[in-house]
Amino acid sequence: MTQTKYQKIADELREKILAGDYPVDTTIPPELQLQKDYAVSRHTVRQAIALLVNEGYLRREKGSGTYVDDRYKQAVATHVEHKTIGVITTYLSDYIFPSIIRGIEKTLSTQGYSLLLASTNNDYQLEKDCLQKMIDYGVQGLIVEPTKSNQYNPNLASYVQLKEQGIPMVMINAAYEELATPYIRVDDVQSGFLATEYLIHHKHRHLLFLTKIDDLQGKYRMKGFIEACEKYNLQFSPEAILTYTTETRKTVILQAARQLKNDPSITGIICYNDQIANALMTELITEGYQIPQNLSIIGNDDSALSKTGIVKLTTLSHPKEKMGIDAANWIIQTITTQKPQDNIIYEPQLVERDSVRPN
Amino acid sequence: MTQTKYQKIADELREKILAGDYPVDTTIPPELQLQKDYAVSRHTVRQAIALLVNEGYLRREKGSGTYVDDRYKQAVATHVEHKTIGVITTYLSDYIFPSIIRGIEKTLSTQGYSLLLASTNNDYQLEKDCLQKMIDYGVQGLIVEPTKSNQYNPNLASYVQLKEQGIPMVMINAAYEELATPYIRVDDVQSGFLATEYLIHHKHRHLLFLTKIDDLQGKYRMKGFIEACEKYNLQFSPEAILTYTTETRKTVILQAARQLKNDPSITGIICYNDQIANALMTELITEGYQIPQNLSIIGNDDSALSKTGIVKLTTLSHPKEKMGIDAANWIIQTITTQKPQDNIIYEPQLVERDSVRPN
DNA sequence: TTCAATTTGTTCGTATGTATC
DNA sequence: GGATACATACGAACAAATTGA
Repeated sequence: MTQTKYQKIADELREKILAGDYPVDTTIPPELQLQKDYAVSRHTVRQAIALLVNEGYLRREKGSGTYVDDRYKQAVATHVEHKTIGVITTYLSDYIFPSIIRGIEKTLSTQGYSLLLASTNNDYQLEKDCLQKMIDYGVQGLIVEPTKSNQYNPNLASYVQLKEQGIPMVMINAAYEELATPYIRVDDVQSGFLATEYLIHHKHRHLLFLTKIDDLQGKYRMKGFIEACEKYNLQFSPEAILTYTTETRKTVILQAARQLKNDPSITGIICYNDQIANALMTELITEGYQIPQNLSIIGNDDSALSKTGIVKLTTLSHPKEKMGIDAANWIIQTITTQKPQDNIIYEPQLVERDSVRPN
Repeated sequence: MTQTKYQKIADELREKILAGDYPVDTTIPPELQLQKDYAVSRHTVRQAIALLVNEGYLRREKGSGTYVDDRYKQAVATHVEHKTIGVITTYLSDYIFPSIIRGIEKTLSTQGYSLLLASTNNDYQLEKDCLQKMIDYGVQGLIVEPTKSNQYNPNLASYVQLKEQGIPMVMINAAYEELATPYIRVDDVQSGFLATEYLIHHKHRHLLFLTKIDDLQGKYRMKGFIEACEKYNLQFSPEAILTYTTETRKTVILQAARQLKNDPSITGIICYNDQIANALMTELITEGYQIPQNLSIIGNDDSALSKTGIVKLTTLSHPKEKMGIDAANWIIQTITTQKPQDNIIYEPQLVERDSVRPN
């Protein structure tokens, strides 16, 4: 109601343009004419036109006239909010990641979102680059699998920047303990516990625990191992826990084989995941061990790898695709409601196959 | 040199803002002051300010003053060309696709490009949506695995639009014959030929060929099958070729089993790919067939599936990750040189495993 | 709370310059 | 060249919002 004259004139002209009264690339009446039509000063007419020029409806040509333009369409087009979610994982094509990504993609695309994908190869520098790219891009949300979650992460600044810009983020599989970020993950303490308990129930008293220590999953699974040992009054020596990192995952296999030779009383091995379990099993079989007859192995994540080896691995479940679906829905919900959803923790289940000697 | 007064004033003010003389969120001198400073009319001052407001350097507040703003930075930021490549595949997490995508992602990210990912689930409508999203997004290039490449594609209009907008595109695995688009693919005629020839060399005279017919790979592989039969003077009945589509891939297994019962002379089966070969093999083994003792099967694509079954599949090689790397480099090269690169055709090789009876 | 000074916003009027057709 | 149309520039008045005494 408190409309000014020039706004009113601009509105009327805009209406006429949109209605098609003034087609694109034709002139509108000259300033003098409009001045008379609306009974205002020339300056007012010019202000109205300036507004429409700015909005992209008109284009002035000195000496010629004021033409109808359609730049406003472009302006609208580029202003369309690209509904894009960034996804950063450590790896892409290996192991359980394709399933997770599939779940994310499926869910996002049915809700009209796009997926911007990057992987860090478990390398800090790459993680930083990925994050920066995502921020620059203007993604509406981020799903991140943290790189080396158990080590001090030099990219915390980038994560803080995300938070400050109000870009929702959820972490999957693990979460940096230094940051209070929402997460969606498996209860890894429980999975370590269940694996250990299962072996104990299968009469194993001397165990070897092989875990990755640069991410939190490995640390939590180890915690579960220790809890189970305590509950069942199992004593274990420091040598019973072998740790490795992304960089040393190849040598740890030989280390484990040596440890088995040194201590023949060991009859059960709990592995960080199916990948290392599979690699270890292959090595041990070539060295003459019989699995599960004289050695039991248990993996984790119920990946395709647990079914490909010579002996099918007993392992623990991982939601995989469901985790992807949940993560995508979490982000979409958080974007639409503007408040972070609850964390999700999955309880792992034992998947019995052939790598543990039956009772 | 033909600078107007208001432009000159605007330039000076902009300089001072950029130099830090007027920090962000502080006021610049009021109009009256500037009027005196520059010895011009208020109107001229206002024009200069209007210009800078438009550019995002200033922000006016009625009754308060004109403040320095930094919206111009955003304008620059959103104008940064996001180097993004769109990737559309039929499937994401299955089969050989994770490896292809990994190759693409790895290559793109080292060259500073981002990857926008979508999958069509081999569905036209989804393909259309994906394409439109990519176009709207303003990707710099596209890598597409065509959906149902052997059928008339209702989305050709979208592909033509891409071409008109000068967005480089390369197709992988197959290419729509109606469109003269560049492609990177395996020589599928040759792979069909090699598979057939291999069985013939292994004394198989009665063959069954099981192929997917909604994409071109299936058609080409069938062509290779026919060529091999002709070369070695093998007669085959129309029943020797069983075709299926994405929708009928489950029933075709039973169809093939029936066909084997009807014609016990068949001793060799050539499958479209490892996926169908694996499914068929599992079914036939449960029905009592012995592979390779009384039945030989050959797959295609050298996927992980060829190594997971009870019997390891003899198959044909597929570049997978290398295809992804090549596709990414193709697109980057085409973007930088502004002219489409050459097509790439890979020659498949036989990968001998255990599913064909040795001579 | 009120009020006056300050500052930007709107609108009028007028004159001259310059590009296009 | 002349008519037309937009561009620049000056001057003046009042309105509306903000700020601080």
